[in-house]
Amino acid sequence: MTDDAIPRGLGGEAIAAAAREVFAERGYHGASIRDIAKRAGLSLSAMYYWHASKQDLLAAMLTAGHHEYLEACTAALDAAGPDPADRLVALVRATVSYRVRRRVESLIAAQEWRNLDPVHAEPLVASRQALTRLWARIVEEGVRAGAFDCPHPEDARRSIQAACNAISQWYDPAGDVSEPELEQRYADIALRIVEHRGG
Amino acid sequence: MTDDAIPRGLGGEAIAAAAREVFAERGYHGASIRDIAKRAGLSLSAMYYWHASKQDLLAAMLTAGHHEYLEACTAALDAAGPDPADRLVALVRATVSYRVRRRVESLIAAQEWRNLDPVHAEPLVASRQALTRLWARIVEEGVRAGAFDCPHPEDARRSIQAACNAISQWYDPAGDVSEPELEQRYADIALRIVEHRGG
Amino acid sequence: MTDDAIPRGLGGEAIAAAAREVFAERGYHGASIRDIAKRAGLSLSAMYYWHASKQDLLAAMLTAGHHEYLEACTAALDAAGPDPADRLVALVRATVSYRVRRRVESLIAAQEWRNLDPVHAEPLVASRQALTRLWARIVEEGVRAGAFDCPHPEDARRSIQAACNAISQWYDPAGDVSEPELEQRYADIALRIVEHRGG
Amino acid sequence: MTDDAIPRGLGGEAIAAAAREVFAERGYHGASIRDIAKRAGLSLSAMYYWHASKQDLLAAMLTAGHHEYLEACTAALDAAGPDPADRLVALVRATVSYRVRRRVESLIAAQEWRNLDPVHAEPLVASRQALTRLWARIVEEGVRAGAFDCPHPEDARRSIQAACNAISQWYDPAGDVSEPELEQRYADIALRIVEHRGG
DNA sequence: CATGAATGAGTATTCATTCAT
DNA sequence: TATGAATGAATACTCATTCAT
Repeated sequence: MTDDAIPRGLGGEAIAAAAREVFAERGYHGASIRDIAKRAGLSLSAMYYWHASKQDLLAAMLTAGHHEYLEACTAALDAAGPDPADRLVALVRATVSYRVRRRVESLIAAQEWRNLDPVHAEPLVASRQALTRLWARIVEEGVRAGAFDCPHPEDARRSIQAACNAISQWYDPAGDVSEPELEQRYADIALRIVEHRGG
Repeated sequence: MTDDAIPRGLGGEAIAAAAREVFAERGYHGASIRDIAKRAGLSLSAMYYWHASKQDLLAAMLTAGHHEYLEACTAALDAAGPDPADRLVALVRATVSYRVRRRVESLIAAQEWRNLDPVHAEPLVASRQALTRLWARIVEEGVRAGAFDCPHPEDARRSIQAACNAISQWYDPAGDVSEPELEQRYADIALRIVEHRGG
Repeated sequence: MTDDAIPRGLGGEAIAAAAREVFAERGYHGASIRDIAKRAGLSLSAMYYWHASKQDLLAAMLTAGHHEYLEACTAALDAAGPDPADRLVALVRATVSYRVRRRVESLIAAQEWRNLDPVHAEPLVASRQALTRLWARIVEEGVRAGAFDCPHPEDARRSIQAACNAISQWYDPAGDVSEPELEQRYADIALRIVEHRGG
Repeated sequence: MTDDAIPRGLGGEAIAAAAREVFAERGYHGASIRDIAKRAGLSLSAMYYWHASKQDLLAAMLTAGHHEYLEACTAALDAAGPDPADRLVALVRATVSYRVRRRVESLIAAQEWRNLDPVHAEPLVASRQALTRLWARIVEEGVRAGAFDCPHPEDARRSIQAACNAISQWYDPAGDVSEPELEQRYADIALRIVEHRGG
């Protein structure tokens, strides 16, 4: 009945959309399942057909979002060559793109992560750590290869990720910066942070 | 021979400390006033002697924290000379220092800000925006003076702040990076982000 | 072989009956929703399925009672002819009858009216005032027609209504005065108050 | 420390006045001792110097009011001669006068009587019943003496009292009916209710 | 006479969840 | 698939009252 991913079907989609909105507006604890059901145009009990619990609903959202981001990252890396700078830029672009495209999900993921109970969180935590190690390895390789002049790779990596992640907090889709332009800007910032010696 | 009862008249501080802990652990909505009172070693109603509401408690915390940070920033700027790079570094150091010294308050401020109702939030929002403009002006002046080679000052500023603010999420006081060393590292990162042409 | 559990779906009526009793015994503020739920044999939260709030519960009671009384009055007037004395007697009889039949509701209406918040009270106030004007018009017409010798019609009207309304305060259903007899007595009193010149 | 009557002295008077207002506005249960203290301009604890409990405060008010009314009634009867009509009129005038002069206290007495716990209520109940018997005896004597043509003396008495008591519900001190005029009107109404055969 | 600080029981209300249909 | 009805535990908050000073 409940699955890791958000279930497809009319009710399921409506619930997913409503949950996204309400979690974003009020946070996990501030959101009530009644509000979500009302927003979705369904009865309270219908919710429980699609999701076993409020936790399950949150977990489904975070899992779906995480997997989408993960795929975007691996696709970007597959398309990039072996050059560390290219690979770092690929990750930055994928991240910026996701933070812009999935602004709301990104904010929820950033804020409500800690409200996942261990059972639901565990599979995500592992995957997330793997992703972090991937970022770290790319920076380290760039340093080792002499492409980056970076005394503290771990802080550089953290700074780059923080800058990219923050985008969903302030980005205004109606603003005048296009998404590709934004990718370019943050790619440049990332390369400056690692002090890339461009060829 | 310490006494675990709260001495009469000191309830206010016990509550503030307890609230800090519990808000940090569970978030504003996840924290119950009962929990906070219990942690403070006081009765539920003692809470309401010191604070008119849960909102008021949160507002008091955020306000106190904000003012402390604000003062640290202005003190740092007063001590710095007129050079834009010096001023930017002063702000970065003050921020890193505060994020490390007041890790918990910083996390709460970052996460629970939105749970402040407008009445309590308004005075803080104004002060916060002023601070942001201060950061922005420093970066812009550096660019105008030719000290920073920075095509997108606004994104640079946002990246620097995001990197500094993220510190409270991962910093481990028991780790092996000293606070002054961390200040130095993030000052360097900031100067790289704005592409400072050092002397 | 009666079952003391409330059958599913009939909770609304059980609550209404319990509320009537408890409001009557302790007054609106003195009555706790817990008491009402317990008396109804339902859980506290079942109350909130049927009524949005304690206010709503009170408003529902007062509204239902008011409408029943209103209908009794209009029916009585429709049955009465055009003669002012007949019409006054019709209103008195309808009122006495209602005060006896719905003793408890009458007491609650008299005492708890002011505890209705404006939102709930407004629709009732209008209807109530219309009813008062109806009483007033009948007395005035009797005076104008020379049927009543009544120097201060407004005070007469108030006295009659006060006398009738007070019945629910002292009437004992187990006493030895029948309801029709009581109607007759108060009709006579009313006619004396307006100094009716019988034909 | 607490006495039957409202204590004299600055604090005591302020509390009595504040209690009168707040009880009138919100009813006994709806009024909080905090509100009363605030309105009186005193601290919460000062209240407890003057009155042992909220009950005591209510009891003091009701007792004081009752005694004042009682004295007005006996004074009026003493001044009246032996004629039943004169005596009835004396009681009506005393009652109307009191209901107008002490409008607020009258309303509180009418509504909050039942919130007195038995311990505080008992002495008042006895005195109150004596007063009711006094009214009843006067009407009965009038009937026996042939001065009143009154088939149901008990209902007549109840109607007269109800009419008089209701005055405090609608009387507007700023209105255009003077108090003596009102006394006259209700004396007339009372005499009509008992069908007095005037000389 | 009066206060500031504290309490424990109680308030209305909301919550996630379940059950019978 | 979906619902209307119900629940029990929890929530923020208020209450009358007390105590040390």
